[in-house]
Amino acid sequence: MDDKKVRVRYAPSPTGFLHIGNAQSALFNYLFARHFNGTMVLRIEDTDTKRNVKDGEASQRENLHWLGIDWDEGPNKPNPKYAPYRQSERNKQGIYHKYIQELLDKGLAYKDYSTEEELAEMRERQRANNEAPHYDGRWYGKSEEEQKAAEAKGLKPTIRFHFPKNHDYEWDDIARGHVSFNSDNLGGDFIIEKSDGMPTYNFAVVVDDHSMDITHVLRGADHISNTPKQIAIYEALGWEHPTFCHIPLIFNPKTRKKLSKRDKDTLQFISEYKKHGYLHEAIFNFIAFLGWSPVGEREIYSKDELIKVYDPNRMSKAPAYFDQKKLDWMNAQYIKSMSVDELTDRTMELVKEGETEEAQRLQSIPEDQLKDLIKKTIHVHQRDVNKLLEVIEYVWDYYNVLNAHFNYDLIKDNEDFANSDVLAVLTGLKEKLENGADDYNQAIKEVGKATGIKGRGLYFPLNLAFTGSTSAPQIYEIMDIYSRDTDIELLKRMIDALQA
RNA sequence: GACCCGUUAGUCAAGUGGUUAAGACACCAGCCUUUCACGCUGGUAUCGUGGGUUCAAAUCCCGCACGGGUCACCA
Repeated sequence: MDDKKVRVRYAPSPTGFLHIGNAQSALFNYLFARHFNGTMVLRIEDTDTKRNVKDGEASQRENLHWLGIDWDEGPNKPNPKYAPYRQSERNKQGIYHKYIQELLDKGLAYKDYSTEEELAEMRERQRANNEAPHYDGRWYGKSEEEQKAAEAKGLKPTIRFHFPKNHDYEWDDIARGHVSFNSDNLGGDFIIEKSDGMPTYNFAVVVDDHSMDITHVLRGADHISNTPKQIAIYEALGWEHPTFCHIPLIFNPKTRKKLSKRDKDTLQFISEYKKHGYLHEAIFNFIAFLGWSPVGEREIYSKDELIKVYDPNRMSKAPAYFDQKKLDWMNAQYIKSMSVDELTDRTMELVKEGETEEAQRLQSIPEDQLKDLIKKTIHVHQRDVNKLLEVIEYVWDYYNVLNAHFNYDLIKDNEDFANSDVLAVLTGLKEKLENGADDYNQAIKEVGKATGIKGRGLYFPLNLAFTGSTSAPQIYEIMDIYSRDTDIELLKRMIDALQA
């Protein structure tokens, strides 16, 4: 790509947990780094002290790890040349302040003593006049006396970057092509240091990306309009900016807007997918196809294959709508291709973690029995289940089958089935079981032959007897999940109910 | 309101001037199966719209419409 060694970064702010959008951004940076044999950096952008959440960073790391995304440098893997990796720590070291001072000295930045109320009022007035909200530069070029006077009132200044007039900021975006903004349309001089002494995002990223030798910045398209501001800083400091790549946003198909943490109808967080029993391989694969696609028709790719075929020039521009059904399909594909033993282990793990009610209630089952039950259940349901949580639900149903209440009226009131036929099937099978038949499949077939009942007439009653539902997978395999006594008991119950 | 950006089927999408406009999800139909599911086969688009340019346009240009992103002492 470049003669320089590729260095990319994923830089979350720990104000929330890893959601789909974060994951997408992390994933493309990861693919980029691995494809070009570069370095992946994890940087924590925690300059918003008010909004940081306690476990935000830990959650980000944990879920990234689960997804199969790792990094070469970060808070836990510091490279002395670039550490530290948290902006709060970098700020303490004066990294940002040094450059703020430089801009101040060059007259490219200035102090602003406006209060938040004044600024809010200004914006409100502009809105009322149908103007674009912007900072009007009221503190630009003020004298030292005026600053001192404000200081005497106890006001703490912010520091703003001063835009040159009518200056174009442009760049060639890997995903978007050539993009250009004029300095007059950027909302006026913007804050680079808050009154609490913390740098703002648009300033800190520039300093960090530069001082960490980041060569390529891959981030969400919502950052496009931040980019000219950042380029302005690069120029002011005499630095070269990295290559940008703005990844298409992920949209909620319901709201037709950027996926928001507040959208309740879509699972937002990677941790939710994990606890519902989505496989990390499937999530990785799926997210990689949100905003990008390889040449050809294939859609199922392992992580290593994706690293190999990843081509940043194939990033799309249009936003991607999040399609839950397609994810479910993809997850099902992965489930079908995985061994029963592997799936059993993963399901056991889900139960142990107990992140859902369904998983928790299985914890009361002795481990050996549980494992056996899970294995048998997967054997039956591997072909029709989308996620492991469904397996967990089935396991519970099968475990509790004798306590469950089945609605036999489903067949009693159904005109398609003669009561006498149903009874013939049930009693026929019951007798076979009592006489020691072990091949359940064979036994069912024999009952069919003996009674002359076939198809739905044969299986519908059995499905109902053993699962309480009229459609079920291979019924002889489900019979095998239960003990023979349970099987007989279930048949007997239904017979009694129909005769009553 | 201003500035940027996007627009191929319900969804993800391939496609870079000449294709029968790939493929996948979902949906529908059929086949397989003594049920269900899996699987298999088939079906569904005048490429937002109006104008250009060209022998030829989904592909290039312009207008319009629609959609989105951003305009914070959030990142």
